[in-house]
Amino acid sequence: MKVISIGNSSRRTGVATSALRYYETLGLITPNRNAGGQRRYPRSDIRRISFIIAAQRFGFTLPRINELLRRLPNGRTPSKADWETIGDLFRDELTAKIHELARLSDTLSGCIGCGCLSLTACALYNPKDQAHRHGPGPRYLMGEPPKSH
Amino acid sequence: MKVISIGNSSRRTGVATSALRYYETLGLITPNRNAGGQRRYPRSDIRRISFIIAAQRFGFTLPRINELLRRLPNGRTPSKADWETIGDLFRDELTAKIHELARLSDTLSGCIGCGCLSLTACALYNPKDQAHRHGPGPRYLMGEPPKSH
DNA sequence: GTAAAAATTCAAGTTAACTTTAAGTCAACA
DNA sequence: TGTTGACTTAAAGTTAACTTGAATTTTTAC
Repeated sequence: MKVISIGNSSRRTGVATSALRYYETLGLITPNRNAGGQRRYPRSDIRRISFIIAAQRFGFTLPRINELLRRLPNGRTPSKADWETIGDLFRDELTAKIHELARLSDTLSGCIGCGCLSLTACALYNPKDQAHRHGPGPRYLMGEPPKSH
Repeated sequence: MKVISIGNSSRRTGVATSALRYYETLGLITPNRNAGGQRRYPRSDIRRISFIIAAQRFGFTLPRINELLRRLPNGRTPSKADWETIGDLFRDELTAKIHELARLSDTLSGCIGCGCLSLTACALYNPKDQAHRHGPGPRYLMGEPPKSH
């Protein structure tokens, strides 16, 4: 059993068949067809689909996920190293997101070191180090300067 | 300047006035009104809004964010400890999401320790420890057992 | 005091990411 | 060989999260 029908692909990934067809219209997956015109998914497509739902749960859009997946080789079944490259990109982007939000939070709340959202984001990124380190960088770019509270 | 107009709130947070009104219909924020019926946002609402956009960027829905925000005190301006409680919930849920996805990935790809998505998710959660530790737990719950690749 | 800028509500329109429906075709098995 | 279930396309419908537009009122600046 080397290729998989759309129904079985749906059952394995938990993604509805209608969603799999929709992903295909966006170019996220491009399954083969059998003699009767039915979709046949190679094993590597199952992994693509699980990557799609993973990235989606962290707020990545389908067009952005598509860009990430374009890094995978055409034709050839992706190797471990191929997936690691994508994984690195994914992780880097998520990390950047966390840092951007920590900075945004500092900026918007007009407050550094008060333990609110900034601390949350930094603790998420580096859960081992919850000590109150306050490095250099912009303190507030908009809004009012922090007051005591 | 203790309370802030909708236009200034929008400029400070980067969230459109139409979005702020929409959040209000969902109960995410409940600004006061002045004598003429215009919205006046207290300082603590600016922080609520920045929390909303932060959580959204990680794929949280507005109803879910609303549930988190309901933990903040009514009437009283939220304290540092209040925000820390919410921050902990936020971080815990994100961590749970990462773990669930790592498990889902292991399950769906029918593969553990191959360095693909599972490693990505775990590395994100604990970037300092990228060593290949493979703890106990379910190996595959659906799909086919892993093959050598 | 007046004009412009900013606010108000309500309803309808938009976009992403799908799902549903309709009308059929293909595949598996008794 | 029939019939049931899984599949096909194409088009229209749905939901979340907003945005836009219209008509009106309030606030700000001179």
